Amino acid sequence: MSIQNASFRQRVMALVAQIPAGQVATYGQIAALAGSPRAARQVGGVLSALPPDTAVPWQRVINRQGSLSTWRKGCGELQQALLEAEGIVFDASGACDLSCYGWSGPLPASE
DNA sequence: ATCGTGACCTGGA
DNA sequence: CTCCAGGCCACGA
Repeated sequence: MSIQNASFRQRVMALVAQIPAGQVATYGQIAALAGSPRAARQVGGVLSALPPDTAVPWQRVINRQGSLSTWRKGCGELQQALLEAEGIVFDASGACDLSCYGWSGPLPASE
């Protein structure tokens, strides 16, 4: 049984769970890794459906601008706090450098 | 099967 | 630089 058999939602959660600390991925990146580069929207929907006690590091998933899209009550502050705790630095605009913290993917050598 | 929705992305003015 | 509009995909009812 592999994640490829699971629903798009399961794949997204699995991919996000593979993001190492100190790195961040974009919705489009996760969507592409999940198999649908155009389903970035759905990725956000999946994270929005995650429970408050989820083991998925949804905080490492941000938008294309490198900034947080989490508008949810407290989640925005929480997300940035968690990312900064991992060593990620945010710009004055509240955005981080994707070219520096951008995730490369679930490592092809692990396949 | 259809309809509506969404933590998006891209392009144009 | 900012603002507006469209398109795309997956999921629930």
